[in-house]
Amino acid sequence: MAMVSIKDVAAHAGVSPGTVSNVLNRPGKVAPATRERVEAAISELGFVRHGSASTLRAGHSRTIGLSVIDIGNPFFTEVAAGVEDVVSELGYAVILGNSAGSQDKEDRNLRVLAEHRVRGVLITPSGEDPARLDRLREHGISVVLVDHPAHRPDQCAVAVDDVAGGRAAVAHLLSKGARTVAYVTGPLTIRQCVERREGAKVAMRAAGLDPDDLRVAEAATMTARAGEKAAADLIAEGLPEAVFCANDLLALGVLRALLRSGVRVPEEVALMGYDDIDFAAASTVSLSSMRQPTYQLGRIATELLLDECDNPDTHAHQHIMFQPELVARESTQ
Amino acid sequence: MAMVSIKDVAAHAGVSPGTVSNVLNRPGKVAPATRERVEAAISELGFVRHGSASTLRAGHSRTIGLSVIDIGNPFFTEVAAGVEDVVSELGYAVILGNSAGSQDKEDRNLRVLAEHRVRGVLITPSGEDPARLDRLREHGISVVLVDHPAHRPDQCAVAVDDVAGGRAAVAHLLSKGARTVAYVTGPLTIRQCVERREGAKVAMRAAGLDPDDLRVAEAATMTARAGEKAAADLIAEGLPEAVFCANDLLALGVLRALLRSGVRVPEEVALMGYDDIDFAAASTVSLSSMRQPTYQLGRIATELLLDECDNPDTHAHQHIMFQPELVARESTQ
DNA sequence: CCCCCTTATAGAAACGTTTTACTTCCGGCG
DNA sequence: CGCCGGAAGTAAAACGTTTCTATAAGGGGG
Repeated sequence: MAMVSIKDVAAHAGVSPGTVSNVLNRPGKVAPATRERVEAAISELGFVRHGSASTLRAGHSRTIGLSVIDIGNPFFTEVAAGVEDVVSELGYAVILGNSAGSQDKEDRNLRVLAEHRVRGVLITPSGEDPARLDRLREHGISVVLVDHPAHRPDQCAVAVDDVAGGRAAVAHLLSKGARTVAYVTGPLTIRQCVERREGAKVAMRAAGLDPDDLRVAEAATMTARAGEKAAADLIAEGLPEAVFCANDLLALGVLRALLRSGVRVPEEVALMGYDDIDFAAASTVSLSSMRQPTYQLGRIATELLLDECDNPDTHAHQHIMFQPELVARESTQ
Repeated sequence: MAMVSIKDVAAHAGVSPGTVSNVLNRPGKVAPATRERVEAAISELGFVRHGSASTLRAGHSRTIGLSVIDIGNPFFTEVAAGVEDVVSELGYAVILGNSAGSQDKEDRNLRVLAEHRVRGVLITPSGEDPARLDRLREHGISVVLVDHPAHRPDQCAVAVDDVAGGRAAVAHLLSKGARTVAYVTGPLTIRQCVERREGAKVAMRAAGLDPDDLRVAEAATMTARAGEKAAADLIAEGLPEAVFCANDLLALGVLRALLRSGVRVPEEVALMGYDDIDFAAASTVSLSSMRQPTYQLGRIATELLLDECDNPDTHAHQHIMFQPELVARESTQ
């Protein structure tokens, strides 16, 4: 409970508090001899700068917010790893928010971030309401969208083309001979789910099929458990020749349920996931999937955010769109 | 950039700033009519409390730190989910730190947490140096150990018995007929790795084998990739009849490498992981593992931490030790 | 030798909230 | 009828930094 403040350091080093602050923030501005004396005092007394006082006075914090849809999904974990790597060298802190797909929870998290006056926010939004993000911007908090295209021009966003991904995935399934395809998706409030479905329909149309024949099974969450349940429904209603899942977690659940019911994959049903998480390659029947530059998503978004915060004048907003990549494995042999 | 402060709210509602603060923090203390007027002003002006100012004056923040060894490991993700669930209802923020097994990085993260004057810290320490944590305590920051036994009596800790887990795992392998066992582990600076090894040796001794015959392969990280590499080494040096891995990520890597080399699991080599992450059940050959109450670990640790912060006088420090549970699957049939 | 300019440091105000001590107002009790 | 006590609200100080302005010291040129 020492609570040693900048004043104590100043007294101990025989300088003024202002000089200590300069040592901390603009070391170049202070004479080497003085600086050393101050630094000695700092470590002798075990001084740790009070971040809140600093934030209050300086008007900005050394903290960013990261709001994701599901921290249990390795996709977002890898994004977070990218964020962490960029941020930790700078002594920034990351406040993590998990919206769990709920807009209410996301709102609560954003409010917490606003109270903390974070420097900026990286967010994969749960829904399609840009207004809530604009509120943050009104408070002077920069926002960069992750895995989501920009809502507006004066905003950075790093995304992956989900329509193209959905199209490639289903085109691949169709190329393997499937004519009936089911799409197992998470909540259709989630943009990614909607766009991958649109991509799927594009592929069907291109193959001369009726896009409306795409059977859509909407799961409540994007988890393996929900995938199992969705697969049970599919089995009950009659299996299609191919199943495209909105992410790998769903796909792993579907795979488990199918195999448990004695359905052979890919012989009877071909299966595609999305995200290409590490575990996709390791599953019972290795899973074909759409690979995304996940870690890069986190890294680049963070770099854009920090640039926007540090150089508000010269910063050029960017809309980056990656293309996903098909990874074919056993589940679509 | 509105920056509406408590003063603006006070002026707008025709009260003093102190009263607004009371509405915010002790709503019972202010007359209903006044309260309503203030609340109206708050929402009309879009006021958001400045957390740093609050922290500075009040002397404590509404933030906790969470420091884990590897955010990419689903084990820790699930712990984090438990933490998040407890904390988010209270409007607390979680600052996430990923030590990636490096003590330096952990130190940096702890420093950031200290600067932020977090209310408390949940940590799965990377190494065995209690001093760094004592430094936090000197700053009035409570620390609860997660997945680690207490360093000292006046401290909360929530752990799982790793010696028992290692013993049970290897006993299970031996019960399936294996006589030669390899232990694929992460860095032996990590306590869990050491204790699971000790448990493994106990099991060997109990089975009448020489504990020193346990072949130990130490990987640099606890990831699937490192597991693949370790398996390659094992193959080169001659395979044991059973492999016990310090966690499921390593085990999945080992499994992948073995299968790719044409080694049959479990016929030629039996394999056990640890943690029972979701993906263990879904892997090519489903993975036997040691299940831990992961989500509960996070929940309970958080509850202990908050109790310690909120009721420093009545709080009773607890050392909770769970027992892991063997889950046998195909990899040890 | 003096003056001015540069550089280094000191001093003080300000950031937005919480909290303590104090005032005011009422109703009830002695 | 006066006083006391509680309720409701106010005013002002304080939290630990940062940053602005001003001052002091030192050095070089006239």
